[in-house]
Amino acid sequence: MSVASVNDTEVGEAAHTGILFGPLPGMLGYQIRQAQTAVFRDFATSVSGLEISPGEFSLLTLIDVNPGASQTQLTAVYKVDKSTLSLRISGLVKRGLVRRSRSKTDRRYYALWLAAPGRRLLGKVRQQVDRQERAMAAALGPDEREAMLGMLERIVRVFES
Amino acid sequence: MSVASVNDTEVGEAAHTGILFGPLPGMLGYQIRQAQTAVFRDFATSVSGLEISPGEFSLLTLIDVNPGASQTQLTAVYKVDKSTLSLRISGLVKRGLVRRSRSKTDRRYYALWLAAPGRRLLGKVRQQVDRQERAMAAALGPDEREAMLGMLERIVRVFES
DNA sequence: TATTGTTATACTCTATAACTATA
DNA sequence: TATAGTTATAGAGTATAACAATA
Repeated sequence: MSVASVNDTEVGEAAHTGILFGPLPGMLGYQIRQAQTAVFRDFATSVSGLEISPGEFSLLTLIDVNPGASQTQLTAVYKVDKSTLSLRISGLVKRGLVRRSRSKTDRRYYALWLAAPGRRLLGKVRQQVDRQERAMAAALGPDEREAMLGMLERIVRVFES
Repeated sequence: MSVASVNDTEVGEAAHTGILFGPLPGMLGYQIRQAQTAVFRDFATSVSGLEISPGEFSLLTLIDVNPGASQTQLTAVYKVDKSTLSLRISGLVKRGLVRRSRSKTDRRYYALWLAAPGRRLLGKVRQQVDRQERAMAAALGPDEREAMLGMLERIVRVFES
């Protein structure tokens, strides 16, 4: 498909119900959304019972890799408002997954760490995420997988300005 | 990157704050989510003032392409609960963007159409979406863009079973 | 009985604004 | 004054369950 044809009113594939998708399947934005929804749905079923969301998995991973980091530092990477992050972290602390203590040098800061149950949970979830990643990798092959990671990063960068 | 390395604890790139991303940047699920967030954010700013969400754009497009379709038919494609779709459609009807009337042959059904203001709005939003698609296409080039659409569709299919 | 659609309700995730405490 | 974090509140988007109307 040429770039120009993005503007055409193409007829998308019909579902088995006879409903047409119109131009949506030819749009990257739409297909990215569909893929993201599929990945989240699979995540939810594969970790059902572990009581964890994709966002919480990211958060636990970031705290694991950055022990001692503060909430404000995390918002630079996990892009939500500090009030939202406060609620998320409070939830993880209440569940015994994360521990925090005020910094000795500047008592405004918290320092965050994974508690042992958090590390255990992260390990279990990581297994499921790795399984999910392998399933996608098998559908693409190593070269396409690597190419796709690069393309997704470039797309993010398109809108950073 | 090999498929096996998905399991490694790779060190992700550091943000300009010194925070590490850990294994996240090497995960398709994570990068798909990042791209989706970036696309939605750009959508929101580019159509700000038009009071429309990405989901409403999809819905208006589907109604445009399938005039006369019922709400139940739409849920086969726009995958939300019928109660959720009822609320969404009610909102579009109240805003004068969509019209509905009971089917003559089976009065349980609604038949949905775009009202004139809905068609006008969809046209404006479509211009912005096309601009967004061209921006992404420019960052990829025609071949990669087409390849990416195919890969995204395959990823959705991985989880359909 | 089954299907279409609505409503009441609740849950999750989010941001804004006002706040406390520390610096 | 400025920064780190919390809380109150509100809005968007979602699903479940009970329901009314129609078949």
